[in-house]
Amino acid sequence: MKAHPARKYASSTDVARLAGVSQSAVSRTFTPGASVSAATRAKVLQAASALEYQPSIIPQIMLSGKSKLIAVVLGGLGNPYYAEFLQELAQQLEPRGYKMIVLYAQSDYGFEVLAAQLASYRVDAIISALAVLSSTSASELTAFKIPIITFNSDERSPWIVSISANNRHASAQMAQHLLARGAKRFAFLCGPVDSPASQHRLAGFRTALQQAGVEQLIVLQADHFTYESGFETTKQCFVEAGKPDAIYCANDVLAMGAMDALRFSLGLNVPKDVLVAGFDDIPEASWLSYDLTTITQPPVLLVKTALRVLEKMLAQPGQKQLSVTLKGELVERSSTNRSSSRKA
Amino acid sequence: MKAHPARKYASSTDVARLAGVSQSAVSRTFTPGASVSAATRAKVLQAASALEYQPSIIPQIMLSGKSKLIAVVLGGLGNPYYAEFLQELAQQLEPRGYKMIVLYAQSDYGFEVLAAQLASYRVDAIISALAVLSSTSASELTAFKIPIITFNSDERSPWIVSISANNRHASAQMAQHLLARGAKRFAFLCGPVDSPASQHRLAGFRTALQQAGVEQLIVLQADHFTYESGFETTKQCFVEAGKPDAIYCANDVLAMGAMDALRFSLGLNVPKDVLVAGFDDIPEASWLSYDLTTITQPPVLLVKTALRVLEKMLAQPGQKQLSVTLKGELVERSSTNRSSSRKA
DNA sequence: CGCCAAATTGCATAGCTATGCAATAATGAT
DNA sequence: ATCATTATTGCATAGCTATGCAATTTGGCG
Repeated sequence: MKAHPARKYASSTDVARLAGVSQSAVSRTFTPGASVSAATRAKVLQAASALEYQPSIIPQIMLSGKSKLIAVVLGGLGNPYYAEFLQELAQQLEPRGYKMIVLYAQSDYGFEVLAAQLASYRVDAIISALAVLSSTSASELTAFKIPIITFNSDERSPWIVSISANNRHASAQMAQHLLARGAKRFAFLCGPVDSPASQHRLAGFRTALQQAGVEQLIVLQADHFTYESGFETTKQCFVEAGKPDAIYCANDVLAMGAMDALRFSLGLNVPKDVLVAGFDDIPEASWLSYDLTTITQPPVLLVKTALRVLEKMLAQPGQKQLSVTLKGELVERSSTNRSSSRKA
Repeated sequence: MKAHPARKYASSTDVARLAGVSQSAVSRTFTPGASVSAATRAKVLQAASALEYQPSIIPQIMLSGKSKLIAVVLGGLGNPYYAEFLQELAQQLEPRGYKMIVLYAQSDYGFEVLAAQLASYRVDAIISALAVLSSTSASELTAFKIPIITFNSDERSPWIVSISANNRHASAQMAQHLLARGAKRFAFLCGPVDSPASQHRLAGFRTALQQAGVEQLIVLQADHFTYESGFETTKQCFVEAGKPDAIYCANDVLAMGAMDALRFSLGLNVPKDVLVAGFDDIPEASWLSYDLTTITQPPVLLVKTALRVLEKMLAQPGQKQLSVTLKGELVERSSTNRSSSRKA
């Protein structure tokens, strides 16, 4: 018993031979707008169909230097927001003829080799959704002069553009919201220390509280942006933190961990005993068992903005682009509303 | 003000010129195991570094026919299991030197053009995580003779291998578990009609119930594998379905929707009034507000199996491979345990 | 039928790397 | 010092498509 021979794609020359025309004719048949007579076109199409010919994009990449590939680097720390983002990105990239190469980077260890690999595929751009992108990593990525788009990062260069949520302003809004809901003792549940997003959210929250005359703010420190980390941190630190009556969390997954720690480990009621809020508005935030007040950052808008910037960068390589700040909006749900009874 | 010139990668010839050696020498320096003297190597590396040379993989693809690219097709219906799966896939593919091209397919509309695009990038294989893959789509994909791996699909051909959970057996176990927990009136919350996974789970569940002497099984029909669909279906059909006291759902997201409908719309208690179970064991299933009994299907194992099969397919193209069934295990949590008090 | 413009077709080439083969250099043995 | 052996190097080429340019055909029209 013999295995089939390895798959061998038919080339345009093969098709040309079968159709009795030149290779150019084949190429033109598959190039929109090129000059081919109807008769030739028909012969070519028939031969192509018989050989199951599919033009390769590879030689084009070699000639043009454009691969139509975008690398997407994810952190994969289990934040569902990434999944939404990725899907939206795919949908908006598709009509523009781009394909995504998706990579996961644990931390930013090994970025040098990562950048090299991406360069070897000649990707047209890199979109990084990492929560943390160190300066050294950024400079490694920038060495090949590939346009890079990051989120909530502080890095800037002609090759790196950052798109950020309006973390400070939205967090200030959240402070006011919690104050209006009668909170007195505030806590902020922070993500990893080196996450700029987390820092900015804390800063905005703290400043707004101070302006309202609240000096005391307890900062809890979670190690990762995960449910488990939110749960454990809250469970272990809530009491010694002085039992705050409102916890604002650096993102939604943390908030959900915090909520469950309050409910099932500390025996408290949300929102009756403690108000809880998050950031991101992941789908799970609207699940009724959590029904979490949070800051929404629509992936559609985020991706649309990212691609607008990206197109500029591709059109004018090396030209310095302005960083962009998106407006986030507060979504009020029952996790911060003592009087509301849940309805459906 | 002038924009920088468009990025132009240095070629091996450029490096060779600068280093005063032949292009071959450059290539050999970057080819492990090739014959280069230490002196030449040093000169090349220095020149390469000066020019920021990174060998392109594109000409290799052209010569070898292998792109080291794997296409991953996702359904993107908001099932968090996909995210886990994708991440695990990335991690196991990385050390083997493969990169992933990720695509989302809404339904299986437009598969023909999708297959063509993937073929034009000369992807080495396609991994489809679509819940639904129609026969026509499959045959379109198979036209280019690219190895395809699907999950929970009934399609078979030398180019398509399916990896399935042991849906029937696991569902039978679930039936026994629910019986043991004292359930009397059973319901199954079905996913989209054309999903084989959903059908098999229903079949296994029903058969096991019948063998235990339970003839009555209410089947609820959700339109999509989503929280919202699970919620709405349960809300609208629970009463007229005769108020079952146990609902087994085709997957976890459906189950969570069902739970919240029972709790917040119908005012019932889970597990006191109704037992609820799901399938997949997504991370959210262990979040304490749900704490859902389910069938686990570790992504690590799933991906490991998929890649083992894939390697065989790549080694022996066109050789018929056996489909694989994985064992799923029941994870018991409090959503089916009336007596347990939640602890943390 | 003849001529000009327009459409179509074919030829030749660029783009970049890995590798077989032949040529050259280095090494080691005697 | 001479020769045999091994290591290194360079040359030339395959792999496939899009496209500028020149050559050819077609079509229109007087």
